[in-house]
Amino acid sequence: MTAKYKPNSIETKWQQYWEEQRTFYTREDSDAPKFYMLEMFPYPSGRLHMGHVRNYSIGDVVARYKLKCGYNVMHPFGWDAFGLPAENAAIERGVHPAGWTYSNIKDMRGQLQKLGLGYDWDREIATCHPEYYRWEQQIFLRAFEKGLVYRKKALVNWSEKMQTVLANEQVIDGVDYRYGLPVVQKELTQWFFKTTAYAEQLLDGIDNELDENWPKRVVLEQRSRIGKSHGAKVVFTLEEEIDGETELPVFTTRPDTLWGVTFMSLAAEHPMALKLAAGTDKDTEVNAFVQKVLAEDKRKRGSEDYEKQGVFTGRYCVNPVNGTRVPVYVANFVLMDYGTGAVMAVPAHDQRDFEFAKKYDLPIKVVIHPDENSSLDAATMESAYTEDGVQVNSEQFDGMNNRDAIEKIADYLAEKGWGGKTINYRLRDWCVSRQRYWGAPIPVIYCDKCDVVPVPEDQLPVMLPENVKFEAEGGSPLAKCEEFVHTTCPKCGGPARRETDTFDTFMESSWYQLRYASPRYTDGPVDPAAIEKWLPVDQYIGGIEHAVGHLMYSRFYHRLMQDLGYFPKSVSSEPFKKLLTQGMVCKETRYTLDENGNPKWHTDDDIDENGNSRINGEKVLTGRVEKMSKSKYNGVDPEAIMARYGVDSARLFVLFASPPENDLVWKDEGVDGVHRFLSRVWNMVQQRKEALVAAASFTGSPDSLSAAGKELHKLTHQTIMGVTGDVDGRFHFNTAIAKCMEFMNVISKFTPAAGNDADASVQKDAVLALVNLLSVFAPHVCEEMWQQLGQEGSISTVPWPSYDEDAVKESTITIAIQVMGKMRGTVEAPAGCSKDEMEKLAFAHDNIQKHIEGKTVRKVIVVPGKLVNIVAN
RNA sequence: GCCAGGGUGGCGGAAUUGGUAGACGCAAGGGACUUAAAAUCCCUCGAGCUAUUGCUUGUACGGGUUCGAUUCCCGUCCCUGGUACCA
Repeated sequence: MTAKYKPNSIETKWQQYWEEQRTFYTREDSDAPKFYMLEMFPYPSGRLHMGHVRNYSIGDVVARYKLKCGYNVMHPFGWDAFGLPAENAAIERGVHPAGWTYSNIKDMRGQLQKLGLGYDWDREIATCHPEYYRWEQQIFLRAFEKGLVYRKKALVNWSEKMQTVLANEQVIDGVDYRYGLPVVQKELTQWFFKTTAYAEQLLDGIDNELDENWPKRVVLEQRSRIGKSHGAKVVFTLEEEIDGETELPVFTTRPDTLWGVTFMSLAAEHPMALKLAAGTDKDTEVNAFVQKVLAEDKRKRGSEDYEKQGVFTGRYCVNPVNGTRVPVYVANFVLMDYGTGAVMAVPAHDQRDFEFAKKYDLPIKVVIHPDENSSLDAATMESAYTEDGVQVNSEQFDGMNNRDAIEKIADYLAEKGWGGKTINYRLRDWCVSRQRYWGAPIPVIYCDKCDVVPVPEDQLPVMLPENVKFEAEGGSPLAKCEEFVHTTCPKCGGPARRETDTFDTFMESSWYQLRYASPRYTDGPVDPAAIEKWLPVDQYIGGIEHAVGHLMYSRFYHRLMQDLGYFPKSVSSEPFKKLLTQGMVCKETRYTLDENGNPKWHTDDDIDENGNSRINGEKVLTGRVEKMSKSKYNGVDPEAIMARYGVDSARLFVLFASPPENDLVWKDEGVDGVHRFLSRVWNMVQQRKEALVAAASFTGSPDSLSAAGKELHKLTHQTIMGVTGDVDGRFHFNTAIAKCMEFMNVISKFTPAAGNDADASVQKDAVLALVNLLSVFAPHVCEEMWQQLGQEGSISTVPWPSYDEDAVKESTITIAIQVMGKMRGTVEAPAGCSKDEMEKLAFAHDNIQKHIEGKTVRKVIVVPGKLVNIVAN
């Protein structure tokens, strides 16, 4: 009788051991090559979910593997600790955000340690700590000095009821999430980073460094967010000077249609919209229209069924190329934050302009014909012609291919001083002001005399005051905190007010990967020497939901800090060298239907043994596989799984069930499966322990082995090769684990030939290799088995096994034989068998003879070591 | 609409360069052990024929290239994600 596999005590034992031995702490004195492994840090919600388990298990495999390969691994962990849930908890339960957050961190840290994840806890950071956010304030001020930060008015979602600004996700169909009352658009002066100044650099970074190493999808989304587009600026002149303005510039990608312009459309937010109408008989109408459009929320304006509307301003402008007078409209579909907020309208060649012209009965003028032989008639057109063609009605450009005309006309504009080629980006500047409490205060003071005054660096950090009240209504707690707001002006010493907005929490997550390199540095946000040593992150892992937001801001911030001189230009300009985006963890949903036919979701525990609901007695139905969520009740608590199967089984399952980038479907039976596998390995080790310990490692020639011994020897090396290939760079942990299972299946059937020491040695090497390979996936049980097998030290620091090139070679190969491309049999042949011999063996095969009988052999294709295909008819 | 990715057994998934489709696991069925059950072990497992060695068919669908296609090309359908008045 041997001891059963009982994971829990083994797991506690080795977690303690790793912590005592500081196994996964970075070695600062090491001269081994560095490897910086990072997973996206979590928001400390208080409880770990399966998505975390998956993300951090994947990262842990990579970190452990790299450590075993001899790298000096840095694998830090921290907390993205500012954010809205803490404030909600404060409002709902009266607990202070700080206390709530720190206690959540404590709980989650405990859970992570129970998962056996190898982190360097000395580097732990929490972004809500003043020693973290003080540097963020400094970076902001230095960027401000350099002109990379500025203030401007921007629209926010404003709730009258709550007297506060809401995030986009707190606004549902124009009403707030809490009371369901209307949310209006309000203009506030807010702080912005000039991310647009880095648009071209961010694109270059993708081209030069990320294209090959980041998932295609992410690269694509980043590119489209930057949205570079080549076009031309065209300056239209106003008929008369209005409020000091004489020009109305537009951006167009189609300067070839310039002669087809029949009107102009301005965004409702365009600074000239109201000014143009002032003094005309359209004044009231335009005012009303602009008011109406501005009141509509962003979501509605972006929706598909939003009706295109516009109104004439009563003014005209002049097309520089032909002096044509065109009416200026205000249109609700023109975006202020793309291009110049003004669009030259060419109804014949743009669908929106076409519909607009039809609706308001504006002229349509064709300037491109499909080709020389076909023409378009403005009077009978049913939609805009947006394809390529030949220029007409365009004076000296007539007859030219429009693609060429785009270039030529842009050059012509430049020559005449009417505009010229230009590049436009979709990327917008980053608004970092948030009207919230639980964030880093923006370090600025407003003085009646001196206007905007940055807080002097030696007065940082601007601490978040603790003594504030949290209420659902009545606005920002910071703005109501008198002792925070009232201050003196650093310039003139007079009374002044502090900025009460805090930073967007993307600010903290934009540079945490830099802070980890020197987490306790007190002379600045980062120690340049540490950055030079550790950056960039060699492997970054996280959710696809951050494909643009976080990853774009971090890339920007990295360059910004580099430009501000925080670390040298010799460091890569990209923070994350390689990126892996892991899929979601999903599970079947279970539900019953209520009297209205709406689903009511159930947890597995709500269901009795007959498949009925314990709540309402109804038959429970199985719904779609969906992302685990609280609302669908299909979540699985990691703690419960760990208690039932052990950590190693939980980890092994999430790694085995599907490749990391795919969504993973959670199945308890699947965990049973991997648990069974670990038990089989465990039992095998228990049963053969004495023989394994007694045997020596295999050193002799394979000739001394039994036939089965030879096979096992070969398979050992093949498995090492295969698993290494799967793990290294490819992250195909599912196939790596499958190979270990196959290996185990062979080992379990193997018995050393009686009296054959070489066989016993090969068995020992096989088991040691298996335990070593598996140790990156299921570390605790492997540590224990390693020790039981009489091995020195911790498997976590034992080198990853290597394989012998000669040992993996097959002595005989199976050759596939086809007739006319169809499989008709296989034959065994010695390795390195010549083409002629292969052909001979193929023809000697009974079944092959049957298939070629009475036919003429036209051709024989021989792929060495693989197959023979006989073409006969 | 546009862009991208995908579609392989009952299920999750393998097949790294065009060369034996379905590794490994789950589920299912059968058997051994047991008084019995659990656990464990062994066997079967794409579909259809067939007496067993065999044959036909099969990687969403329709074509093509090739001695040979899950893999390459063209077209169609469906799914998933991103994006959407971007001038």
